[in-house]
Amino acid sequence: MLNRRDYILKLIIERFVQTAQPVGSKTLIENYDLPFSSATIRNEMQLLENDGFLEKTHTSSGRVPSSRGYKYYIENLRDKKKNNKIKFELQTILNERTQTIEDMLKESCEILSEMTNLVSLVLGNNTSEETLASLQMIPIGNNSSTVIFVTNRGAVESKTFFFDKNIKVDDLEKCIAMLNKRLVGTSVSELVPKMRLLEPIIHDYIIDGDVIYQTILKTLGTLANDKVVMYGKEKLLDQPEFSNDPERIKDVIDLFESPTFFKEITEKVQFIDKDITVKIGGVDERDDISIVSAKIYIPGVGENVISLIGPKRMNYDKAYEAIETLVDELNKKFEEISKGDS
Amino acid sequence: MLNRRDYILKLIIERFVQTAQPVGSKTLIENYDLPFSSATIRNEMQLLENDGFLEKTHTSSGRVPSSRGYKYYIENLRDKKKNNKIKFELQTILNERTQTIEDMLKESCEILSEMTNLVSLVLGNNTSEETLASLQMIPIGNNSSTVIFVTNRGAVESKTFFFDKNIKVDDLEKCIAMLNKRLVGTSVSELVPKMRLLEPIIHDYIIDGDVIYQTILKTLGTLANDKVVMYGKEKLLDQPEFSNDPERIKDVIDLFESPTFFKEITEKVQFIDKDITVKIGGVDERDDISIVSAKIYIPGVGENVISLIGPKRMNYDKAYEAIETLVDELNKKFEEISKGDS
DNA sequence: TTTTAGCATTCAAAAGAACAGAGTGCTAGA
DNA sequence: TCTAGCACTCTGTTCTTTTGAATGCTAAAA
Repeated sequence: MLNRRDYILKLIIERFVQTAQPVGSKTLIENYDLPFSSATIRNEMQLLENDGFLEKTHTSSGRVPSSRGYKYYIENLRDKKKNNKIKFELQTILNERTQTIEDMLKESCEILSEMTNLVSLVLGNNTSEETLASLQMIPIGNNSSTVIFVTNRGAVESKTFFFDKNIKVDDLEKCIAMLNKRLVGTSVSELVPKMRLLEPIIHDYIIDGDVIYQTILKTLGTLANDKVVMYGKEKLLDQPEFSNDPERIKDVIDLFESPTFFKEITEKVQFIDKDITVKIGGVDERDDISIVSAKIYIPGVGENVISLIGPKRMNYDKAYEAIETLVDELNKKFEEISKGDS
Repeated sequence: MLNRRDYILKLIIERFVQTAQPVGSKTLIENYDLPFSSATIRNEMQLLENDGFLEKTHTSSGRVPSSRGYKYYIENLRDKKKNNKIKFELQTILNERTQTIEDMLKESCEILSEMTNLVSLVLGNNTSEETLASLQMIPIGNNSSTVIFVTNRGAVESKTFFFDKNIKVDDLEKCIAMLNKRLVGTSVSELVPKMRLLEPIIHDYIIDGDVIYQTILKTLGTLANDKVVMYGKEKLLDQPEFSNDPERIKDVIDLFESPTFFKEITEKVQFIDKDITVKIGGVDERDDISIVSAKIYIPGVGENVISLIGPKRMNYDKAYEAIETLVDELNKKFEEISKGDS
């Protein structure tokens, strides 16, 4: 069904994905016994190169897929048959009734990472709809205390601080209760300015309330940060394109720490299909890393982005399918729960 | 005051710490203009090697300090003059009155890491005295909820879970209130068995209480885990003994993830002085990494271990002094707070 | 017109050779 | 007891050679 040129391109990409070595005409016939000669393949390769689907690393090297080649592969050439193993594994995880959202995402991502050999990532972004749901204080020892903030999306932040002996725990509790009453329901981004306005009132409750005020102010600020979790970082470092070069290993580690990297994921992706996006190379000014990602909506919690990150030479086929399956299964699960028929 | 042999050992160690290159007799003469010849140094080196303080990497290489050499250096040869810069920086941080414990430790460690070029680590260990201080529930959306556990040491754990539509939020809240009443004060290690006993009671509150029961049970288990935070991981990866060899970089990364690694820190250290311990090489079956660590007691929160981790060829001098200063300053700070005269 | 066999050519990577340099140990004399 | 001098050792660098996988092109075969 595929014409000869497409078929050769498909083989080259799949071979390169597997071996990480440039693919030559001879290698191809030796490994796939094709009904034509190496010379024919050479001719086709030349045409594929002219069209920008393949590249050479040097004049007498084999061919390597270009970004355009990968894109064409994903859109037209990849196998779309479902691998039921991923689906089965995910269902097993998700059908445990006693799962928390944290565990569901964690275990799903770990499975995805394991089965695709890619890094998986969950990015929980702050929407403007996130508000403070609760502010509480738990006394710790004689003159220290833990304050806990919870949002209506289930995000939790806590800090422990010391206070002066001459502050009465009673006053402190009343003060926190007051703040709780006044701040609950405030959107996360509005918390800091609102807290500023409340400063004078704090001093009505506690003579020397500055420590308390500053502590709460600081902690409220961190509530607004996006949360990021990654699984299987070592998968990327183990890829041959990185594992042999200390410089590149360091680069990848830096990348994982860099905040711009995560923004890139949700912003500059090249849209492909449904809610799944693929970005081939060009991640954070690097051309050797690709990302497949999808948005999922968790009822009550909000929108999260789940991504698989790997070398540009990743198995897009498998990655795409894995993400697709995860999104399907999660949505199915959440729908089930919302209907209350579990 | 130092005899010649000790003086030469000191120079060799300091030179090696600085350059990461084996030190030869000629290099020593050229860089430190000494009142004797290279031949004399060679003779002394031979004796130092016989005594096990120095080693050779191959027959015609310069000398490298052995573990024993480092130990001798730390105990007898190092400069004990205080570097006031570290002290000053730490005091600046710790004297901000509005600091939380988390921020105090975080910022102190970041400074230590920056000034010593080593990885810093805080290990908060669970004592048997840690008990549950609070168990609460915050509803999130229609049929999901976040449960929050807080211990009397300020440790917080939270999980978000879905529940069936036919469960009334009211019942759930009553159930959590009941659990809160019964579990608060229980030691962390006793929580899981105690929760098991409470299972039947949960079903009195909620018809289908299994999800809730299992969720809480699981989360209680994680409360008992030790908490670990590291700062400046890249410092170790940048050291020349690691940065050139991809295999060793990977090893170090694995080490940072390995749980046995952290246990080792608190357990198998070689005691040196006061509350500060130094382990030279032999960390987690590796001979190229050393650790300087100290226990600190935070009133109300308990005992924590703070460590500096680096290559065996670290500046023990500086590391020791940094940890010592940190412990002193933190203790001073905590004492001040306990007395309430801040 | 399309395919293939054959061949000269290209280039990277591996293997080998030569050499410089930093070091040691030992001996004999100051 | 110290030091100058020298033979020897070993690593790491640089330069050269060899090998092998690949290409592009041409001419003949299908």
